[in-house]
Amino acid sequence: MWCNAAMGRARTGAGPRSPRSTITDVAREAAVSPATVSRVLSGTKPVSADRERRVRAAVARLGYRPNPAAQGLLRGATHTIGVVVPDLSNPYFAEVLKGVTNAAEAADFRTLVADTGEKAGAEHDAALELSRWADGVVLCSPRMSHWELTMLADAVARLMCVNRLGRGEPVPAVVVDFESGVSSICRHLRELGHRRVVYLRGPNRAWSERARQRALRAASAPGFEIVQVPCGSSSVDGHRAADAALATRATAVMAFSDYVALGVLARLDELGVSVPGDMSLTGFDDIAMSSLVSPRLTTVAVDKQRLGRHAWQLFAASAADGPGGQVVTVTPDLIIRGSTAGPVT
Amino acid sequence: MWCNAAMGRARTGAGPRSPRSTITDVAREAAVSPATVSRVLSGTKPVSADRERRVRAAVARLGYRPNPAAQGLLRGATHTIGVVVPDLSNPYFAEVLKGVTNAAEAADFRTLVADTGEKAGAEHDAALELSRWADGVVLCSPRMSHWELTMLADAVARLMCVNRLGRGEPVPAVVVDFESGVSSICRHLRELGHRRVVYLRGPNRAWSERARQRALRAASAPGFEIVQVPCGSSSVDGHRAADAALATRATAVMAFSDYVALGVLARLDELGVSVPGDMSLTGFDDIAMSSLVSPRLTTVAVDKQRLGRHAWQLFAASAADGPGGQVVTVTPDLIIRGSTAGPVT
DNA sequence: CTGTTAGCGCATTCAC
DNA sequence: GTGAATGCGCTAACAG
Repeated sequence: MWCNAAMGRARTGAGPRSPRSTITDVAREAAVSPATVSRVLSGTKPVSADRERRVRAAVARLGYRPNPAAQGLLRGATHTIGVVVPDLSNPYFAEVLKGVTNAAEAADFRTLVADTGEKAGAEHDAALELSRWADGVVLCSPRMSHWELTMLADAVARLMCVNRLGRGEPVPAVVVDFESGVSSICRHLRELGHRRVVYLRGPNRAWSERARQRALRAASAPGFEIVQVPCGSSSVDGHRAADAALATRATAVMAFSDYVALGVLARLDELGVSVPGDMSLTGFDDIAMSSLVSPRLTTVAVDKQRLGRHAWQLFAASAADGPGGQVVTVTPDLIIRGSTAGPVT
Repeated sequence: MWCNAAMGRARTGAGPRSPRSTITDVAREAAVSPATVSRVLSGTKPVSADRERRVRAAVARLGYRPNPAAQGLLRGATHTIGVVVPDLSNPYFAEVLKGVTNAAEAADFRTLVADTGEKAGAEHDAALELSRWADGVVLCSPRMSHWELTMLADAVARLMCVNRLGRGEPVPAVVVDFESGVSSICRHLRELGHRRVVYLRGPNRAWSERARQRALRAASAPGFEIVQVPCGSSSVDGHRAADAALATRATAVMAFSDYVALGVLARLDELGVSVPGDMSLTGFDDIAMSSLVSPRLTTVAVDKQRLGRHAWQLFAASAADGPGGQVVTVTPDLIIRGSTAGPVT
């Protein structure tokens, strides 16, 4: 439905503020040299009060703002950080991105974003592409192979990961302590009396999934059986996998994440399965929605924006070829809410 | 909690792929002139098969990729589009951003994002800042004043709005037909027999809120009373405003958006108010969560990613100082689900 | 303090 | 076809 709002784009206002004025224009306008203009703007070298005033006036009059591409070319840095996420629709990644963006903004950096649509194969190229522009690249929960990550670390100077640890490659990373989180959930469920629970698996290629597996293996015991069902990372996946979970005759469902758990909850509701009456349910991450649904979700709280901020700090710390692969571990807290209870016996 | 993953960042792999090679390096390596390298890469002018092979080999060997800042400087365009959103935590904006990003990516454009944290005062500067880098800027639901928008349109060559129409300024925009959507909801509620409903207001400065007000005024009639309560645009706002809504003794709550409605729903649940038994509830936008909660939300479906794609198209169409302020209107569809029913009498 | 010079990496003229 | 020269806008060296 196209309408035309008439009126060709006419400059409305007063200023003959041309599309883009250069430093030379300003210099001419202020009757000084370009270098002086640059000095005034950057404040690096002292300039006489008189000239400074003229320059500032000219800058204001022309609406001049330096061309960052030119500055970047000269400095060899663009003041830009890139972020690669698997899926912006996932509130988890949206929050991490927000964390990076806010931190970057505070440091006068721009944020470039790429959404790979959960396609592991696209991550490597997206990161490489962003790295051309950006001074550094943050990889959020990359699903790429170990080998690809190694290649990438080789090609991208300042690469950071969120929720992904390499094996050998010293890529700075901020990771959630998934093992601790999953252990807490298992302990909670076991203490409630559950003896057989089902775990809905996340993406196989996600490092965080492998970390969860380790915790699951450790928690699994004769009196506490954990069966697994493939699922995915979105609420749609959870919705789909709920039936299979039910079929396992477990008394509790541990979802890969809150986002997944919400899908499960919806499906259980459709099926008339009461939570936590007939079935307990847990998530992971504590996204905003989890405390808005009924029953509120028992989960493990991760400060997602904080992950983004940490990633930024790793970037900042990596300046000047810093100390190399630092790892920040964030320990999440179990939040017991209404979606878990003892099993019916 | 800082650990150190040891091992300084050592180049792992084979390639002596230096941090960054220039076109000159490639030229030297291939024993040709920089111009030839450029021609091979851009494919603009024919090059002898032999030289082409040598150049490609050198490019691969050095892992050369042209510096976009330099290209941008030369071409006067950066192949980058900027997006300003009020809040990335809001699933609505995350989706719009995703729409822009995906469309941009397909056209080999990067996406720069700025989150203004719902601070109307920050929008103007954020957009201006992004415009230095980007070839165009998309403003999502800007809350800025008319005057600021006018200024901005004057300063930013290719400015697009989502969900905001100016008055005079011919800023290309893609907008949801809020009046139609709100009318549908009102009609639905009236047909169910509601005679007194409460509307939870969004941000006063949002254009979409003013559009809703127009529809509300039109729908209001002797037999259909609409009272209003200030609220906001987030689920937290909705949660907070629910009590006031209840106090109006209306039989239905129309929330500004789904995101708000989810907060309301949570609060009503806490209060033991049954939906739709004791109170009907409607949203706007149809975000993913709305069909996952119980009861599923009656709302008006907007294709958010499509808004982003349209914004991209407006950008693409604005090339070469196109036809000026185009307006695309997207008409949303009423989706009747479980959160609405007739009032108890 | 200030102006002039040079060059960041690249694509695009020109000559050959 | 190809290479040498020019300049995008800016700042860091240099002179003065």
